[in-house]
Amino acid sequence: MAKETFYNLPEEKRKRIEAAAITELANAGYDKATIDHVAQQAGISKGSFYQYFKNKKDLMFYIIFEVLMQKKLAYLSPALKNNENLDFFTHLRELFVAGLQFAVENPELDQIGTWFMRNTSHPIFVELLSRVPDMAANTYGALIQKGIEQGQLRTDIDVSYTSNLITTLLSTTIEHYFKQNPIATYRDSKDEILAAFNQMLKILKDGIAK
Amino acid sequence: MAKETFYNLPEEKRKRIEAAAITELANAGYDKATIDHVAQQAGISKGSFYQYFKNKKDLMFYIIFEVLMQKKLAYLSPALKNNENLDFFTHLRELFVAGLQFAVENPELDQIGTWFMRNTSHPIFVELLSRVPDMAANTYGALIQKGIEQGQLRTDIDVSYTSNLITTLLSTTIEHYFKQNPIATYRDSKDEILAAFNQMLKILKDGIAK
DNA sequence: TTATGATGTGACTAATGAGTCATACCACCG
DNA sequence: CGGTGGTATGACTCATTAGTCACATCATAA
Repeated sequence: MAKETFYNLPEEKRKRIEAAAITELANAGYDKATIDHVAQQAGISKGSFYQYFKNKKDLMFYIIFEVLMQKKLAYLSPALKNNENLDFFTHLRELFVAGLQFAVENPELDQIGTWFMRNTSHPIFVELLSRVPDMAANTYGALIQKGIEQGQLRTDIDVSYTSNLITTLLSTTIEHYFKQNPIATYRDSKDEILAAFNQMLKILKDGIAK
Repeated sequence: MAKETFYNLPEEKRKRIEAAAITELANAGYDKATIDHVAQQAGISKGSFYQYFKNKKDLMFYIIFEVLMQKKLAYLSPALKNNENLDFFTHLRELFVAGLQFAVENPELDQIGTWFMRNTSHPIFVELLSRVPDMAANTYGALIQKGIEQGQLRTDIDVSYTSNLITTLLSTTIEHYFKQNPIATYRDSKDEILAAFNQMLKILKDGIAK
């Protein structure tokens, strides 16, 4: 997970390498990302790269654990606190808004995350799971369980399936939004994004039947 | 789209090559699939392969157009006919059951299709779209439109988004089912599959709220 | 100034994979 | 039998990429 030498680097250079790696991983995905590109984009030599990271996987884990997850957690943690007394859908909305905001303000990191959730059988994801057991497709498991117990959700839904479904729903919505608004920024179109997202929640809550 | 020579081959050999290509493409995905593997698996030389197909892309398009789509259409066409007088959800259920049956009886082809729908920005998908314009994420567009007009669906849903959502929903459900039943066959567990699938339709129709 | 250790470098190796080509094989016809 | 056209072959070329290593450079401290 990144060698000593990497942490000794001046801030500016470290950020440059980080940015290059994130761009490359987001655009190409893990398998097609190349160290040559990262090094070139960061303006360092290939040899230097291997001074900072053990190998490609090492870089990936660094980006996942020390950049993506840290940052995402910063967005989500307010919504994760004080949840006891919230209605299920209100709570979910807060998590979604936080996740959406993260995605909009960090589109490349979000893309890397999406790649991961879509490649759950990839060796590197399997290894990641072994390091962080409670990651899987169970992000919303506890929340759903609580919703059922508190009588806000139907009792006949499958928790694991529904959690999976919500995860997919969120990334589908985000992706769909960006496909229609390729160059949009959150600032420009906060209302539109929230509208797209309200529609999703409404469908999840009450379905599409009249 | 496959050279003359390929069609001149004896049935048995052609099927062997087809099967090898399907297995390779399903397991590795387009980018990681190799011609070496296909040739080896089919028991022909690499040179022969290039006697039959112009290149890797040529093979992919052959499998998509002349195998996958033909076969899938055969499953779906009954559900596509006589749809005028059907209720939206009944019609959708028929399409789903047909799609599910296709997936269960042709898991490798289904995997190739899933790979495609998940890589809609891949150059090869873009090229495919330019050849078959009305493919996109609009599979269910017309159906939804009709559902709205006939008063069976809410009028405030976005057609393109909902179509996209249904597509995702279907493949999420199928994948979720198979992750929990790795070695299941349709024959063994028809009821379980239909249950999983009914749950999905119920959620889509009425949501998860109590 | 010079020695030392840390850091930077890019040519190099080894592996892989797409696509080519000279040659071999084979069936059929005159 | 010999010629002709189609088909089969795998060694080869060329490009790409992960990872290495011998050497260059630089900052600091004696």
